[in-house]
Amino acid sequence: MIEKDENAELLFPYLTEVMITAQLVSNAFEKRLPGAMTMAQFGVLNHLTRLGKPQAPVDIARAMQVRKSTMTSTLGTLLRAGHISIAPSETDGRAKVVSITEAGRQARAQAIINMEPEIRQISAQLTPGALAGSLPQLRALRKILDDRRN
Amino acid sequence: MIEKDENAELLFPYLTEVMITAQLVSNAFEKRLPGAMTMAQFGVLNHLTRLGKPQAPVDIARAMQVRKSTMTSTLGTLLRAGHISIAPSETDGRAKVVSITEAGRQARAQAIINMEPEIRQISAQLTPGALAGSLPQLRALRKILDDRRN
DNA sequence: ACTATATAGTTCGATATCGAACTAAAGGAC
DNA sequence: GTCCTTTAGTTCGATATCGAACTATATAGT
Repeated sequence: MIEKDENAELLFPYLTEVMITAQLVSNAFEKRLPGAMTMAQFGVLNHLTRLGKPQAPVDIARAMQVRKSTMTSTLGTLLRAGHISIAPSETDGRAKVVSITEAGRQARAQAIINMEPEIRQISAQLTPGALAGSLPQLRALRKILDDRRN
Repeated sequence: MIEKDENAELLFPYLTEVMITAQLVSNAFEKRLPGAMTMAQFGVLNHLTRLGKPQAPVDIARAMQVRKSTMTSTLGTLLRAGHISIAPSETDGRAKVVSITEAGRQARAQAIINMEPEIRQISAQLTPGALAGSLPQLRALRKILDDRRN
C-alpha cells in the first residue's frame, strides 16, 4: 500500500538523483559538442532554430529558465563565436533581437549529429518503456517547481 | 504497444526535463539555505555527516560526482566559512582528510530544517506514488551515465 | 503631461564547474 | 634500489550561474 507521505520521504533522494543525473548528462554531451560549445549555448541555438524566428534575450532567458544576467553572458559567448547576431528592436527602445547565424545553424546541426550515437547507446541500455512510464511524473514535478518560482 | 525505439525518441526530452528540474531545484533550495551556503556546499556537509567520519577530498569528489579541481574550490569555500577543517593524512603523504566542524554540523542541521517546509509543500502537490513509481527508472538512467563516464 | 512603476538589458563579485597542466608522493616492475 | 606509472591535490583560464545594483525605456495612473 501507499504510505500517506511517501512522496515527502522520497522527494529528497529523488531530487538528489535528478541533480546528479543532470550533472552527468551535461558532462557526457559537452564532450561531444563541436568546438567549445557548452550545453547552455546548445540550448539557445536549439531554441532559436526550433522557434524559427529571432527573439529578445529576456524571452530566451525565460525559455531556458535562467536569469537575464546569465543570458547576457551566454549570448556574449555565442556572439563572439559568430553563432548569433544581435540587433536593436525596432519597436522597443529597451529591447534587442537575437538571430541565429548560418554558422550557428551548422554548429547546432553538427551538435545533434554528434549526440545521436550517445543517445542511441544510452537508450539501448534502458528497459523498454522506462522513459515513457516516468516522464509524466518528472514533468509534473517540473511544473510544480516552475509555478513555485513565480 | 511499445515502440521499439521509444526510449531513443524520449531520451532527449527526458534529459531536457531533468536538467531544467535540477536547475529549478537548486534555485528553490539555495534561497532557503543558511547564510551563503550553496547546494554544492550542502552536499559536502550532508555527505560528511551521514558518513560519520572524515574523508579525503578525492573520495568526497567521487561521491559528489565532480572533478577534483571542483572539490578543491568548494572545500576552500567551506574552510573559509569554518564549516570544515582539513588536516594532512597520517598514512598517505599526498592525501588530506576533511572533517566537518561543529559549526558545519549546525549549519547542515539548519539547512535541513529550512528545506523541510519546501519539501512538504512540493510533495503535497504530487500524485501519491508518483515518485516511488519513477525513481527506479531515474536511478537506472543515472547508473548508465555513471558507468559510461568510467 | 507627470509621476510612479514595470520591464529590458548590463555590470560586478562570488561560487561552481570543467579540462589541462602542474607538483608531490605512493606503488609496481625489474 | 631505480625507474615508470598511478594517484592526490592545486593552479589557471574559461564558462555558467546567481543576486544586487545600475541605466534606459516603456507603460499606467491620475
